[in-house]
Amino acid sequence: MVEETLSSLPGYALRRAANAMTAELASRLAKHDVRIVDATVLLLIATKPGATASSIGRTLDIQRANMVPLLKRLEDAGMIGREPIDGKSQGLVLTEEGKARFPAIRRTLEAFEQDLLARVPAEHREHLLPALNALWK
Amino acid sequence: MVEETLSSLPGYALRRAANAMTAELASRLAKHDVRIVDATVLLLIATKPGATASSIGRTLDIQRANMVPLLKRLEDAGMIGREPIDGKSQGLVLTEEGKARFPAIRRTLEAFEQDLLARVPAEHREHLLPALNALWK
DNA sequence: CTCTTATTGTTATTGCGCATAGCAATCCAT
DNA sequence: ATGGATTGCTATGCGCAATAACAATAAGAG
Repeated sequence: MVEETLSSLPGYALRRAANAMTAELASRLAKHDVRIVDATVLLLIATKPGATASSIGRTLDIQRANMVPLLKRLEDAGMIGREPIDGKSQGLVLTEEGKARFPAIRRTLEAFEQDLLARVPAEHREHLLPALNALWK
Repeated sequence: MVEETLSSLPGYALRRAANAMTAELASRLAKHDVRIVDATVLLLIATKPGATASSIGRTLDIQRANMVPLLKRLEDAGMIGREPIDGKSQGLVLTEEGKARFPAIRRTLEAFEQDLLARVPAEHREHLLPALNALWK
């Protein structure tokens, strides 16, 4: 009865669903010793080698200041490197180790997305992505 | 192109949508000097007066330890009170001030939920809630 | 070409939400 | 009556995000 009150609220359901799925993905990525945000940044760098920290931050809505420890972590892990573009900017690239380790991470991401969709009843499945994108894009 | 990669991922879209909507609701509730979790707890107490901190925590998946500062904040704000049930449990109730202030908070919650749904294109709207609930319930 | 403005990367600090470990008091069921 | 479960609580730490400030550099307007 109380639960019905809550789960009829789309905002509440949205937060709960996001929390549950975030925890699930974080748990799967932990086996590769990366966080969700790490995997997302690696995906962007793999897609667009030479991208700058600022551009990645803009894409993911991460403040420049918060990119610093994030990239340092990936650099310390030996997965990314920096190539000076000019005296101010630096392009981010996957190192050999990063290239070696990323495919498994990408597969984990893709498997997660598939499993997420599989949890949604078929009649609602194709509506999920456009509905969610309408809420933030 | 990079953006397309990301927004075709339901898990990513779920996180972004939840973040955006959470920020929006938090901003609206700030006018009443309450946080989202505060408003949710107030809603539960209003729906079921005399509920215990533990039972509310179970419903919302909030650890007992984290209920303590939360309830203290609501108590310090004069919105809730505690009535001993036995030597161990205490029932939570809205104070007069809580009862006076809660209707406006409830209206803010309801308006938010309506506006959220309004952002979703009509053809996807009715699918959102069942799809989200399938992801965590 | 110069001068102002914008951008980049960074340090430092803060707040929120959530998790864990542990503890004393109390309740409950066998 | 006793052992296990529950309740409320303290203390502490982590992850993510926000803000303010700064030096160095790039880029655009005149």
